[in-house]
Amino acid sequence: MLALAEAGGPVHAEWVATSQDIPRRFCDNILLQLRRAGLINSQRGPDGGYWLARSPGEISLADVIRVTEGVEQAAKPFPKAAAPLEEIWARLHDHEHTLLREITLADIMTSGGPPP
Amino acid sequence: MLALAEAGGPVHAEWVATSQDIPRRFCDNILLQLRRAGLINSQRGPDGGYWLARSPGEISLADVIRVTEGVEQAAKPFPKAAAPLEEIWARLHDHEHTLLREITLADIMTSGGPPP
DNA sequence: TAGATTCCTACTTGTACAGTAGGAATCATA
DNA sequence: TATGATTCCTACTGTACAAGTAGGAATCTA
Repeated sequence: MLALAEAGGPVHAEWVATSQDIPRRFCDNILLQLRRAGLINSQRGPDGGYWLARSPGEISLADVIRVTEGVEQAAKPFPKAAAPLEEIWARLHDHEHTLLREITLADIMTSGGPPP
Repeated sequence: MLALAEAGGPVHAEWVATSQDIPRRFCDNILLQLRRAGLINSQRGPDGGYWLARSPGEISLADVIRVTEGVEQAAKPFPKAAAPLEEIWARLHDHEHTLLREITLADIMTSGGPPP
């Protein structure tokens, strides 16, 4: 989602939507969530737009993903009798999270210049 | 699910259901899936029941999980523009799968004796 | 003031998963 | 061979969550 918000400077939701090939209205909602999470900043009115709150190298994939997941799904209680699985599950998610925290937006930025 | 099927010998679906605290009918369906996947064997009629097709040490968690996931979800095409993410996602699932393949049922068996 | 843009809230829809249900097939035993 | 216990098959329901839609208010530049 953010993948193209690192276009350098401020861009309109309209541009993000078309560049990502998703509906305009839908894009609005996502950008709104990201702003509430503090990952991006915004400015209203003409000449408004969105831009990253921190530099691409300081935003990890974990940061972005956490926005979607409602507080890590509140760690739902295991279905009993599966106690030994709980530890394994924890290990998996631990490693996953560690990896996602190491990778920043800068790592996956390739190209795609922004418009005026 | 199988976690208690390693009760040693053949057991009834009824016993599995109560021991796992899930509805009887629901348990039936799961056991049926597992049998179709070749993970367990079964025998009808009185004195029938279910038992593991291989020894607990030869059944990995990956085997069990694969039964649920419909052919790895058919590798749905990525939403475009997210190409760089594809590699990362692959790495994650690779590691996850590797870990799950190393862990067998024998590793997480603890206790819980079967009935006559 | 006017137009452009973000912002908020709520609604609709599609889909996958958990669970339900009815009965047929099969087998041991008597 | 009849009986009852058990697995087996197919289909349905219900529910939670993500994807997407929608209307209009708030805010800013010019």
